Formats: sequence, structure tokens, C-alpha cells
Amino acid sequence: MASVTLAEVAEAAGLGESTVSRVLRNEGSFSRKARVRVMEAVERLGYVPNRIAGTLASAGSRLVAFVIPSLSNIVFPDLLRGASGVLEANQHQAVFAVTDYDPGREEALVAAMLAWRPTAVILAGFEHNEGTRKMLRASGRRVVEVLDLDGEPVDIAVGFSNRTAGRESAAFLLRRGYRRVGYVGHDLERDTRAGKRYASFCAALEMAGFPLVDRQINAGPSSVESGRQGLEQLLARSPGLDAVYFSNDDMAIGGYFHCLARGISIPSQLAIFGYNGLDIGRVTPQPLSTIRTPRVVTGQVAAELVVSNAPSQVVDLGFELIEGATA
Amino acid sequence: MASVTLAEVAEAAGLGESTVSRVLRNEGSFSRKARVRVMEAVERLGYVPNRIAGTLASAGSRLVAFVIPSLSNIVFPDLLRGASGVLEANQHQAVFAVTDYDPGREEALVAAMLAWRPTAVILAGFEHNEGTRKMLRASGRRVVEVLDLDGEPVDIAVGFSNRTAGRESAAFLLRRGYRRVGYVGHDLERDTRAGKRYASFCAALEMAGFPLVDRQINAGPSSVESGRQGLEQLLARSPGLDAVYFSNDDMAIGGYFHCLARGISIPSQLAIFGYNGLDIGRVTPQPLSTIRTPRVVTGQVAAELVVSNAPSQVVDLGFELIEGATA
DNA sequence: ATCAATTCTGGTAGCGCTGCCAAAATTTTC
DNA sequence: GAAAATTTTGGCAGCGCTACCAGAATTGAT
Repeated sequence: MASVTLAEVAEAAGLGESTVSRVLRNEGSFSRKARVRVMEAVERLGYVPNRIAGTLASAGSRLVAFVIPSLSNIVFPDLLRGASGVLEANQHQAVFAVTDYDPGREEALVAAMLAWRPTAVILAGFEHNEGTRKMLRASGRRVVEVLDLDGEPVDIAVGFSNRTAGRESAAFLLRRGYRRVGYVGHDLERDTRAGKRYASFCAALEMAGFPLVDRQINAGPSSVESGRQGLEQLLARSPGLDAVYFSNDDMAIGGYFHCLARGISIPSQLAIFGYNGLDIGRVTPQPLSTIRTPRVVTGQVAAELVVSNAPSQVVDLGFELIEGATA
Repeated sequence: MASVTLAEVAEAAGLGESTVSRVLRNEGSFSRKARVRVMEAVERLGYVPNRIAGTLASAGSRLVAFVIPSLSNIVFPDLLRGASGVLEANQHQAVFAVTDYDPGREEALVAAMLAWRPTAVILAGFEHNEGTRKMLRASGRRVVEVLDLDGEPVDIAVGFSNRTAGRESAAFLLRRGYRRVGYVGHDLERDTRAGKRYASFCAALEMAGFPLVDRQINAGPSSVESGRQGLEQLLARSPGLDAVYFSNDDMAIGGYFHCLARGISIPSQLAIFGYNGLDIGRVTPQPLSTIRTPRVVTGQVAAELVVSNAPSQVVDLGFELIEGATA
């Protein structure tokens, strides 16, 4: 339990603590001989440096905190995946907490994270409590808001515009000639990015003179199952639709399965359009029409900006519209 | 950024540091008046406790470290999801790092994690470098090895037996009358749990007198796409198969899509069996035959054992065979 | 009012490390 | 070989907090 300390290593190596510290951090100057003696002692004693103490002494925690809404939505594991590679390569660690789309929890979790004096706090989108925002600003930490661009960043923002994505999705469907369009989605109050896509999608349809015909919004998180049920419910009510926009690809794949099961032919009877560009959508018998978002890259870029202590900025990574074969 | 310290709060509240500390931790005794004065000062100054310092002083980091092979395989986000709820409810934080199925990286990352003196280290399976195991044992930290049961745990193990899963999958296919069975999988060297399932699956087939006919193992991680391609390659070589076992559900769904696209009727022409029990498999036009593993619960149980400082033990959470309609 | 029991409070020594500085050792220069 | 320049080294304060303990304040009993 009482783990080996740097002082013990110094003792064993017959050197001063500062010399050992310098060798271990490979910083400042020391002789070749000192390095060998230190390494030998470290090996022999099984010394593992204590970063807690190191951080306290030097005020730089090399911890990057992620406060994310969910882990069920693939978006967030992808984000973490992109970031963790970059962080590990730069001797940083990722800490995370899950808010479950609850701004109150988010506030509490941000406070808990700040207690670790992280290099940066990375969180999803711009919709935070005023308390959260205030804490972040007062913390002196770097703040990166990711996966959205439609809002006023605290410090850095990395992502893509959900409003633009919604608008372009509508434009695409209209270009393809669809006129009786419906929507199947999950909880929009909580997932504000999905909400933004929905709002601008509807606005674009309306502007073109073909407003949204009907929508089915199911409570709870997005899922394949919810998409399948949602489409079934929507079609029961509005059988005349010629296209359906889904809140994301999980939901869209669910809708796709519903059509397969019911023999609804895609896209001639019904067109399907998603959001995210999941791998699975490329391998379905008909590739899914969707928008591919750079989720992993968002994580990478956010991590790079943070480890390099870049200035405040907004990075638009854009997205790619995948025509696919379902719309 | 010189953040507010406890000493400043004490000054502002006109109290001693120890009193403030006690109030903030809600421990030991202090008057109602002291609490009010402290809270007022905290609020006014925007004080955020420094856990780094607190941990150093009290030797209990309330950090739980996850060292996992991947974030692309849904298994691991599910594990983290289960754990993070329990940890947050108990004022712990999750830290994680991704090894990419590389034991050398695992060793380095475990060392980096131990530098934070976490309450526990949670890692996947039993296959670690000798150095990793030695470090873990010497660390005095709790160690939880998850998602496997076939091995010698360092401390605690929580999960299910991959060998049993492989064996039961084979038994199921045999019971259903399949005799010419193939396998489509991803990199087995690296994903040792998939390797164990494969080995015991084959052994069970052999014992029954119907050894595996052919297999297609593609490099790289598991994915829907890899499953689809793998099945195509396998069938090109061995057209007479009547059932295929996939290394997991992602792969199996890929195979399912291949059959849909090629008009191979399931299960009469070809049966498909997966592993994991992903949600998506329940919603495909024909529900996927698979084994459902308690991934989220594994995370919850691991976290609970850790925060309650439970004794060393092995927890078998079992799994459920889902008959589905594809085999 | 007095004394004991109880509650509350503050001073201070670390926790293990890094940063600073001065001292010691080594190398270079003349 | 002495002086100057350079490299290497070690001592110690202090990062912000908690644990420990002694002392002050309050309460209760007599």
C-alpha cells in the first residue's frame, strides 16, 4: 500500500531528489551516469511516480475532462475514440462523466471535473446552464464545445452546423422530388442538436412550400427499435408520405428494417434519410442516404487544440451528404 | 490561473482552514453558524475544491481507471455506461485509456493510470503482460478484470465465460440440425475473448463429429462491413455451408445483409448466429439468433464492488441464448 | 457559581512532488 | 596550472488540502 516514493528512489540511487525528478521527467540537465543509476533504482523498487503530487507541485494536471450526454449514442464513443489517441500520444488522460442529457447533472459534473483542475473541459454543444457557463469561464481552464456550431462558444468550438445539416437534408429531398415529407425522431428537448436539425429541416421545407406533413417523436433515447416503431406509427397515421427524415441513422436503420419487413419498397414507395453516416448504413442492401459527420476527427481536433494550448477559435469540420440509395 | 483556495475561503469566512474543510466535507463537527458562513463565502468567491490537493493529503483518489481495448466495439462503451452511473452516484470519476488490443500499450497505459493512484483499475479479460500483472499486484490498488471468466484473476473478476458461450452456440446449432458449419471472424490473436469463443465452438463441433467446415478470418476490428465481406468470401469458397457462426453481432449483421442482398433465404438456405445480443439484432426483419451478454450490468457490478471495497471474488453474470429467427 | 462533559475550532505537520537557487563537479580557455 | 565557463547536483520551500491534536467555547449537572 505504502507505495515507493521518489525520496526512496533517490536514497537507493545515492542521488538527490531533484536529480531523480529531473531524470524521470527527462528535463533539465543530468549526467548519463545519473540516468542509469536512477533507472536501475526505479526498476528495482518498482517505482510508479505519483502524478497527484506532481500535479499539485507543478499546477498542470494533464487530465482532459469530457462531460458528455450519453454513451449509447455512438457519437460520443466516436468522439472519445478520436480524442483518446491524441491525448495518450501526448501524455494526457481522459476523464469523463455522463449527463444523460440533463443540464442540472451537467452542472454538477462540470464542478466535479473542475475539482481535478483539468487541462481542459470538453462538452457537447452550447446549451448549458448559466451556472455551468459561469463556472467554466471562472475556472481558467480551456473549454471546448463540440459537435455543434450554432451558438456562442465559451472558448473553443469544434464541429459542424446542425442547422445547416438539417437545411441541406431538406434541400436534398426536395431536389429529388419528394413533396410529402414526414419526420421520425427521439426526444428533442433533451438532444438539442437533433432539435436544431429538425427545426431547420422544417423551416427549409416550409420555405419551399411543402411543409412537413406529419411527425412522430418518441420519448427516450434514439435507437433502432424506436426508429422502427416510430415509422410504423407515423405511416399508420399518414400513409401518403413519400419520404421520411429521421433524427439520426440509428432511427433511420430502424425505419429501413420496418420497410423491409413490410415489403415497402425503398425509395420508390418511401424514401429514408438519416444523419451521422454510421458504418452500418454503407453496408445495408441499399446504402443509406444520410449526412456523414466527422465525429472521430472532432475528437482528434479538440484534443490537438487542447494539448497545444491553441487560441480560442471556431473550427468548422463540415459534413458530407451521402446520396446513398434510400432517397 | 490562481484559483481560489481553501485558505482564502477561511479568511473570508473568518474561520480556520480546518473548520472550512470539515464543513465542505460534511464530516466531523461544526456549528450551524459555521456552515452558513462557509457556504456564503464559497458562493461569493466561487470556490471549487482542489481534489488534487485533497487526494494527496488523504490518499484516496476516488478515480477509477478503465484500460480497455477499444471504443469501436460497442461492448466497451456499454461497460463504461454501466459503470459511470454507479461511480457518479458515489462521487467517483472514471478515467480511461484505449489499448487498441495491444498488450504493450496496455502495460504502458496501466502504468500511466497507476500514477493517479486510482481506487481501482478495471481492465478487459485476463490476457496481460507479465509486467502489467506485476505492476497491478504491487500497486495495492483494487483490480477488476471484466467480460471474461476463463482465467486466473488478479483480484476481482466480473463477467461471463466466453468458452461456455462458444460451446453453447455450437450445441444450439447442432440441436437445430445444422451440420456443415462455417465461421466468420475478425482478428483472433488480438481479441482473445473472441478467440476463446472460437476455440471452444470448434471443439464442441468436433466432439459431435461435425467439425468446422471452413472459416474466414479478416484482419482488423470487427465491423458490419467486415462481416458482410467475410461471409461473401466464405461462401465463394464453401458454398455448401448450412450455418455460419460469427465472431460477434456486428459481423453477423453484416452477414445478414449479405444474405438479404443476394436473396439467400435465412435460415432455410443459411443459418446465422452471432454473439453479444445488440439491440439492433432484435429489430431486424428476422430477429438475430445470438447470445446476449450483460455488458452494462458488468460495468455496474464492477463499479459497485469497487466503491464498496468488496473482497476479492469472481462474479459470474452468465448470458442468455436468444433463439431468434436466423438459426 | 463550579466543575465535568461535550461540542466546536484553529494551528500545524505532513502528503510526494517540482521549481528555484546556490553549491559542487567538470570542462574549457588562456 | 589557475581562472572562467559550463554542467551537474542537492537542499528546501511550497503546491492546497486533510489528519491530528490541543485549546476554546458551550452545555449540563450539581
